[in-house]
Amino acid sequence: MKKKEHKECMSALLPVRDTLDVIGGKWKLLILISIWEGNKHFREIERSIPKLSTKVLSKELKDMEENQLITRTVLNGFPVRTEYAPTEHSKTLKKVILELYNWGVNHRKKIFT
Amino acid sequence: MKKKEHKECMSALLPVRDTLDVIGGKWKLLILISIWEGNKHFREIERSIPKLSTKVLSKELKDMEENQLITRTVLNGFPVRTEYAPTEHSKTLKKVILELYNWGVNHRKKIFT
DNA sequence: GTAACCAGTTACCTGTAGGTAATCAAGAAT
DNA sequence: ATTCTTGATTACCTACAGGTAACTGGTTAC
Repeated sequence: MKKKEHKECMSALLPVRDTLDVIGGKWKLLILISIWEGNKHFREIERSIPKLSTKVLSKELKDMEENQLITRTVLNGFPVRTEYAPTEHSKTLKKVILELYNWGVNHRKKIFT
Repeated sequence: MKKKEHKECMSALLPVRDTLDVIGGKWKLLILISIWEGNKHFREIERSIPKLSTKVLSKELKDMEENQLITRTVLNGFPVRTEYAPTEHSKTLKKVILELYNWGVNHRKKIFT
């Protein structure tokens, strides 16, 4: 798990921040969804998300592997292929994302009275 | 509502991003909780959150007012006092935050096997 | 009169997420 | 042979969130 200087008081917020770290950022959700949708290979994922660069994808995939949202398997064969697959743990995020979605939809209604 | 260049495909994620914008960032949740706990005045909120600067607090309060999470009332009297109060809308966030918390707690269990 | 309180604003600086582009190795295709 | 693919890594750069600190303007207390 990434250490992000969580030294504040309000330690009850630490798990909230952890979750926000896992799904926050510009690309993490897009990448996760791409993999959920069945994209398995590096270039495949990259191509499925316009404007995503290899550098960022590479970094995010490492993060997501550390966070046990995906598994990375190098297939011994030529050409070397790497397979990314979503974990069961990652799927528990769907409920959270749905909550965020529902609140967002309702929020838009509020804001644009 | 803040426009943050949400030009991507995957428009179903837009409401999710909206929500993340509203509760993301280093201070937003802390400030919201402080106000939920009953802190009403600028300096009161500022003092309740160590290391929070007036500049950042000022900016975040404006954001939160725009997002209808709080109301700002200037009391006509001397010294001028400003009162910040949480809206009902803000309270609908509690469920979302609870989901984030629960997932975060479970995530920690997973990661520190 | 000066020190401290309120509610901020302004100018300047820093750290980091993310963007751009080149490069690597190794095999396949033309 | 030289270009294309796959899966990345590296160096460099930029934009913006957030940090630091000084300052404003009005009020009250010592």
